[in-house]
Formats: sequence, structure tokens, C-alpha cells
Amino acid sequence: MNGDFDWNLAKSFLAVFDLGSLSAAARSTGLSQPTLGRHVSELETSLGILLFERSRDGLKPTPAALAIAQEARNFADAGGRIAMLAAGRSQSVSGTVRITASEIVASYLLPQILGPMLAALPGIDIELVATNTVENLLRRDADIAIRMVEPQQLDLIARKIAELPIGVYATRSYLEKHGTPATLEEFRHHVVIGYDRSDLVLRGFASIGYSIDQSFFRLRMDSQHAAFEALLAGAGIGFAPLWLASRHANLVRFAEAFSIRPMQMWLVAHAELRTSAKIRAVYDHLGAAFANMDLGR
Amino acid sequence: MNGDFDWNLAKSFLAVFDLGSLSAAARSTGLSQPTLGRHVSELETSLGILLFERSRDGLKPTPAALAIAQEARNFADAGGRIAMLAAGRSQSVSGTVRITASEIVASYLLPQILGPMLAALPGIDIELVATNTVENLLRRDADIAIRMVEPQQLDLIARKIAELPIGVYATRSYLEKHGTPATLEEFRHHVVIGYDRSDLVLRGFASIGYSIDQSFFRLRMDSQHAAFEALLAGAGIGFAPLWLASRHANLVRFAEAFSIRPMQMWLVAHAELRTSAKIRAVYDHLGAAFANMDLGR
DNA sequence: TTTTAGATATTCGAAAATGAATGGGAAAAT
DNA sequence: ATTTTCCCATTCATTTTCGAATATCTAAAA
Repeated sequence: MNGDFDWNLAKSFLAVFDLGSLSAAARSTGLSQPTLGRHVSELETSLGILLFERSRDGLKPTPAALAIAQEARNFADAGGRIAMLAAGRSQSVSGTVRITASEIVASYLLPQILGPMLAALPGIDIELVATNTVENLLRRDADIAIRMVEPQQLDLIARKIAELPIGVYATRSYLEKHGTPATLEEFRHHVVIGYDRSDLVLRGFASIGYSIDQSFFRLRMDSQHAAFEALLAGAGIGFAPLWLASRHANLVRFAEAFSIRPMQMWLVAHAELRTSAKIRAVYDHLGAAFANMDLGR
Repeated sequence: MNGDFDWNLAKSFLAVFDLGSLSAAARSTGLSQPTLGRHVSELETSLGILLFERSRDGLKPTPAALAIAQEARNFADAGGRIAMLAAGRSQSVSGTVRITASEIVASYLLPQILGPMLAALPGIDIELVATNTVENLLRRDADIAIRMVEPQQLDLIARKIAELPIGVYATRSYLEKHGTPATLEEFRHHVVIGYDRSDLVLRGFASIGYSIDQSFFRLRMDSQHAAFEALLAGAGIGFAPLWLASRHANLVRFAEAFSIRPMQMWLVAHAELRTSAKIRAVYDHLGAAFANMDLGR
């Protein structure tokens, strides 16, 4: 074939394209910066076009690169589907299973589950990705996801593993200093801590007839972790699942009348992977572990 | 990413899958047989499934391999589209242009055209693929194709470059020995030479009211070349374009009443490649060269 | 029975790809 | 003004990958 280039170079190209610099791409891919630089140059000569303009702070994609990137994405997706198809047919109960979950779940809930699981499933390694961006299961960025919303795509299999009540909290000292708000109007005089990427609380209020928007939150953070730490530090009023907040004695729950709709937790995997022994084992184990866990308070 | 394998291995896998043996794949890919063997094993361990059963005469795909192959084909197609997109944006008038044409066109028509073209377009190399299977332009198996039928796909640009009259021929000695048939019925007592993969002659007869089928041809060959050589050797009666047959003094044209529909010749390229300087140059040159050629006799 | 042809597997030296270290430059922070 | 912090490019020793040669096996042909 004529139009034949080293297919691995597309990987490096995409990483550099997405992250904007060789160095950043190197950090994310596990390759070295010189290697990525070479890959990009090699791809450029083998395709016969200039893909990036090298500048002081990174590689700026040329118009050609923008066009190529789109097709390269399809290419990568097809590659992911191959891996997924293969994983679905693999019958060995060993290897690595990749789980993705939100920061909070990954740091406060999973650790106690993963330990016993690794003991129960020798031969299986777990890779845990704590991210609040939703990884793409269809592309096999992860094998199993724990999500807070019910997945809609047809290719996914899902199972609701918990309903998590949410409460309104602040530290004891914060409330002593600023008082305990009781009506929605009083909330507006407080620092309310919000998590940027979720409209869970907004929808919760809407469902009980209160219409609020992002400005309701005086302190907005893009990290669940940071938001909860801010709450713990007495920076203001926040929303948290009971199971998490109840671990901290200095957090006080109040305004229980504002009953936010409970958060749902879903275990999700790709349908193809139902047949993979190792992924099935982990999926089932996670499901059972969450079922035995009392997250109601 | 977890499901991450060496994308180049997919190339080797497809070659081995299609050709059925490491050795055959080695011949076709330019890699060596040990390398392909290693690639397949490597892919197997990295995907976690067995792809082939090694046997005395080749590698037999497992069911898993059959499933994977389909997706791998998509993968390869996407790779081809990347190459095509890139080629379309390449503005350098140098490099290799890949042309595909039928055996006959490639051996008797193109040589006289390609010489002057290479002189006129320094920096451009030509790769000529003489095949009667239609190469896939959409996948960039070739840049430019010369075809005998009007292409239907929307993504292709095409230009009719010639109408080639077809005549009925036999060698002088054949006709002296067996007589000159005049009616269709008389043809049936002769050895008529046909080319397996084309129904051109069949349709030609149909268009003037004679219904015949493959059994009309006593000698069927899957190579245009071989068929024409058989005609030249006096093996029977055959059909040939005038420009080709008229080069041979011992071929006699007869039965001109059976006017086969003239063969059309199309120059075809992918629409994306209209913008590629080097491909455009070759395309235009070929178009002009054929226009200046008298193929009517 | 022996030979031939075609297949995969193995060995080993050569070639290619890789990454750590380093150099150098420009913007941002101090 | 100076330091720090990002970048990218280059160099070189090391690791990885590759192919020629070879061994071995099997079915078919001689």
C-alpha cells in the first residue's frame, strides 16, 4: 500500500495535538519528549505535510493537523474497539482491569473495597482512575465506571448500586459564628460551597420548588475533593453525602427540610465486556461489595 | 489507556489473516517471516487471546480472530483515510504517485505515456499496479485509477478519457483452417476466448439483441494478458480493442456486424486528492496524454 | 523411498528506536 | 535584573527490534 505510515505515530500525534506540547504529551503517554518529537517529525515527512509549528511554548497545530486530527480520532476509536472486542473474548481471569470513578468515590469508598477484592481475585490487577471527567467506555478508556447518573447509551450495561442521601452541612464553629440559616433567603447571606461540574444540587432544589442558579454558590470549585476540604475547614456551607459527612464529628447537619434528591450510584461496563471473565469477576465483586455496604448514613 | 496495543501489529495481523500464512504475508508486506510471527504472538499476548492456530501449512484463524479482523479492517480503513487526507493537503510536487490499471492498459498503453510524463514531471515517481481487481481508491490503495467502467461513488472524481472500439479477431491461419463464422450460430462451433472477470462482451451482445452466457466462451481465462496471447497464438476467436489488435498484422478483423459497444476508459481519483499538487499534476498529464492519442483504430 | 516445496520456530549479529542528560531560549515570576 | 519555569533540539549509551541463516516438520511429487 502506498499511503502507508507507521500507525503508532498517530498515537503520538494525537497526544501532542491534544496536549499542545511535546513535554506534556510525554508526561501523559509515558514516552519521552525526544521520542515524541521524533515521532511527529517522522509523521510529517511520511505524510508530506507540516503538522505543527514549533514555538517557544509548545507545538501549534497547522490547519492540516486540525483536519488530520479528526480522522486520527476515528482511527484511535477503531483501535480501542479492537482492544475491547479482544478483552470481551479473553477468558483468562487475570490481567489488569481499569476502573474509573469520581474523586470522592475513588478516595473514600473504593479503597476499603479494593483491598478485599484483590485478595479474593488473585491474578487481577486494578488500575483506578480518579477523574471527574467521564471517561469514554465505548472507546475503552476504562473497563468499568462508577457513575452518578444513569448511563443512556445502549451499548452499556449498568446496575444501580446505591442511593446516597445528601445533607446540608457546615462545621460546628462556622454555625456558631454565622448562625444557622433556615430559609432559602437566609442561605443567600452565607458562603455556599458548590462543585462546578455537577448540577445535582441545583436540580435537587428545583425538585422541591426552589429555583436557584450557579450564583447561589459563593465558592465554586472544580474539584470535589477541594470542595469537601473547604467544607471541613469551615469555609462555608456545603452539600455532602451522609456516609461521607458522618465520618467527621465536627460537621453538623442542619436544614434537613431541604431534602436534596438522593444521589444515585451506577456500576457501568460495556456490553461486549459482559463475556470477559476477568472484567465480569470485578464487576460482580464490586456490585456485591456495594450492596453489603450501608451508605444510608 | 488500558486497551492499548501496538497499532502496527494490526497491520501484520491483517496481512497474516488475509493471506493465511506468515510466509505469504512476509512476501506481501516486505517484512520477514520471523518478524510477522513475532508480531502475531505479541498481539496475542497483549490482547490476551489466541488469534491463530499454528499448523503445518499456515496459521488458521480462531473465531476470535475472525471477529477481530472485521474491526481491524475498519481500523486500517481509517488509517488509509488519514493518509489520503494528508496526501490531499500536500503541496509538494514530488513524491510517489500510485496508479492502478488493468493488465492490458498497464502493459500496452501506459508505457509510452509514462516515459514522457516522468521527463516532464521531475521529482515525481510512479508506481504502477497492473491488476484486474479494482483497487480501493477510497482506502488509498492507489491514488489514480484507470478503469473501464464509470465509477459511481460520490467521493470520486472521474473523467472519460477514451472510447475504445472493440472488434472480433482471429489469426489469419485460424480462419483459413476453420472458416470465418458469420452468424451467431456459427460462432458456437468455434473456440471463443473470453475473459473471466468482465461481462463486457456479454453485455455487448445483449445490447444488439443476442442473449449469450459464459458457456459461449469455450476458453475462459482470468488474465487479460493470457487471453490476448491465446488469441495471437491462434487458439481461437477473441475480442480486442482496435488499437491493440491493429498492431498485429496476422490478426484479421471480421464479423464487423457484431458491433460490440465500445469500451469506455475513465481516469479516476479521490475527490480529496484534487488539491494535492503532485497527484493533480499526474492526473492532468494523463488526461492530456490520452486525449492526444488516437485509440479509434 | 527419496526429494521437493512450503510451512513455522530459533538463533544471533546488525540496525533502529528509545530515554537520560544536556544545551539553549523565551516568557513569567520575583 | 535576576531567577525560575516552561518549552524544544541534540547527543549518546542502551535497549529493542529486525532479518538472514538455519533447523525442523509435513504433505505431495518424483
